[in-house]
Amino acid sequence: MTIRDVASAAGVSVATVSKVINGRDGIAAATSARVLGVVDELGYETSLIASSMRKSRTQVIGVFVAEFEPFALQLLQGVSYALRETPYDILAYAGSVSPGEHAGWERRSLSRLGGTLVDGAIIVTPTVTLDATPVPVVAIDPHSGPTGPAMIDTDSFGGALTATEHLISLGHRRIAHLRGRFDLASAQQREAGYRAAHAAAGIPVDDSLILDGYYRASLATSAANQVLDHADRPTAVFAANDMTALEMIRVATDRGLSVPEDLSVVGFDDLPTAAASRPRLTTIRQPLLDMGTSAVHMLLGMLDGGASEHIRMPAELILRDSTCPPRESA
Amino acid sequence: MTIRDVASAAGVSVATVSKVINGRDGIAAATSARVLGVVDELGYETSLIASSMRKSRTQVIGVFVAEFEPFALQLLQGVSYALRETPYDILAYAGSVSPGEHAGWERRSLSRLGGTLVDGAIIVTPTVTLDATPVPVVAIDPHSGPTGPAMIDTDSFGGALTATEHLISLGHRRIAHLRGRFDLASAQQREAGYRAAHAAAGIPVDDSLILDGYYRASLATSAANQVLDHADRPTAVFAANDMTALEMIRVATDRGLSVPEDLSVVGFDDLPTAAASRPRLTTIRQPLLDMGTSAVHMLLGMLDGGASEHIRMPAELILRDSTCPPRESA
DNA sequence: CTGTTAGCGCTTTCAC
DNA sequence: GTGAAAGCGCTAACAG
Repeated sequence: MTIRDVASAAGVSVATVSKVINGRDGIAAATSARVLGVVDELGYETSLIASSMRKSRTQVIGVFVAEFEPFALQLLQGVSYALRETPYDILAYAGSVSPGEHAGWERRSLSRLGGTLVDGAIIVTPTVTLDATPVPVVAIDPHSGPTGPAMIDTDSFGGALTATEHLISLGHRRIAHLRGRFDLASAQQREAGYRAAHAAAGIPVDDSLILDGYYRASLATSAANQVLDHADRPTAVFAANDMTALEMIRVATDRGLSVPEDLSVVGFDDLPTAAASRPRLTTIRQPLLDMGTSAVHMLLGMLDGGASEHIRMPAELILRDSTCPPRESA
Repeated sequence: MTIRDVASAAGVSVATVSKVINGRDGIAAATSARVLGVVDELGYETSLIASSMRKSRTQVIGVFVAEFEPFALQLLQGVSYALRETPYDILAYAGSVSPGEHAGWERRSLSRLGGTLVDGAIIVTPTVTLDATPVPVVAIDPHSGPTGPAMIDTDSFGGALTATEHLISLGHRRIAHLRGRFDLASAQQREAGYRAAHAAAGIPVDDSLILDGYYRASLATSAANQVLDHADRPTAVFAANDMTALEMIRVATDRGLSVPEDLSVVGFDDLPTAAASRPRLTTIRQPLLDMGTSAVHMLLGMLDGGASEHIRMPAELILRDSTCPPRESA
């Protein structure tokens, strides 16, 4: 079912069909009607692929992610919501990453789909700087190096500061930190916030309490165990995101510890699961849906010739049930 | 940055570059190495679009949805998980639907991307029967008419039966039903289960208590109000999915009613938000992640020449806090 | 072993 | 008003 089938069925040339479909003028009303009739009858839809090779605008926005996990999915939901009333389609793409070439997946996706298939792209947690992209790009929660101006992130430093202060104000003195993905700015800012809170309270930071969770539950298991195996076990942990916070709780609970009585835990993100877990997770909320819609608005603006900007969203402490004063301070 | 840039930089023809990139043999080791060097240096990535027009296999699986909402997103997460260790990329696509042409969006997506860009597709809640698809397709929670054999759904009838029996066993006699999208088989089966539970208990069904929620919160608001405005107000409601159950609770709460004391509510799906809401929603659990991974396995099997099948997942009652015995039965 | 050629489905000059 | 032809970036015969 190609444009040629339609052309021959309507007794015209493919060029004419193309013009009719794209609403170009210079076509007799009768011809146009006839072609449209055939299109309808045959259920023909122009191939996005083929047309994208000739046209510059496709009316498709790309969302590139490393993987469809809860964090990216929340953003995607926000993007989808913002694009509902626009004529844009959404194409979300997760390129499989061969082991070893994790870094730079977004450049690969962009080269493979950008320039032709999508008019603009939103990239979630890019790992490298994209220079000279084929289409406008806005980055969400980007890597740590120099980045293009179009980006959206959260006040990770402030959020981490608040989270840690909360734990300190509860009376905790030995607080572990499950660090995030080293290559992302957000992870570094959260560690900095954690350290700043300690400094402000005059509590020395024990570096052996800072462990890598990489923002992923499966990679945080070992760090979670190390926290609990520590000779001088901490009474609280600030995890750099909810997934690793939840993993920390799971590991602790499996060992017969109770959260928050034996161990207070605070996360970061406020994913839907944070409020659904038992105990409900105290966390720092990032407005992920808003970040998705903001990214869309910025991108649409850029597509319209507007300037790119850096938007930083506020982070807010959501008090729930996974923190309490430490036992020994009673 | 095209294959021609690479070719001229390496001093060979584009055909040679193509062969090197695709690992075809019949290329001198030296040439191959030189080309690969240039590719690496230039950061060239072959355009998925262009190559998909010539190749039959693209190593991309498409997931077509009407919109990226929580239900589809859970499935997508399952799909992504199942595809992690495979060489397949995932392309999730939501075509914008002009008002009035909602039905058949999946046919449009499939024509626009299928056959060339994706090797196979998973379609979430398709609205029409797809015959003669260009690539293998598996449908999740399909429409009500005759459907292809490759599909995955949940035991909606059994789940609805269980949900309604739960309400009846609590002592409820006037139970409203917020029906789902009429065109989907699941919605009809849930209504049937609701009716069957009444029949089994010898309770007549009051048809004025069956209202349309269309599976969407925004479309269920009016039905939720009607439930509460009913002259003989029901003491419980079984909503066909979680989103509308949550909307029912919101509307009731806004009116000063308390759930479950004044109104018991049970949903269907068990989305992450179901456990996160206050009160936590009692609901029928559909294993959405599993459904996503099962769809992948079935599709991969079909791509391998395997047969398509119909998999029906079990539905399970998850007791939480949004149901209790009715006031008057105390 | 390598290059030339054709063509995937479509849109776009440019003739007629 | 309409069609023929070129070409988007790439791959697959087929020559050389």
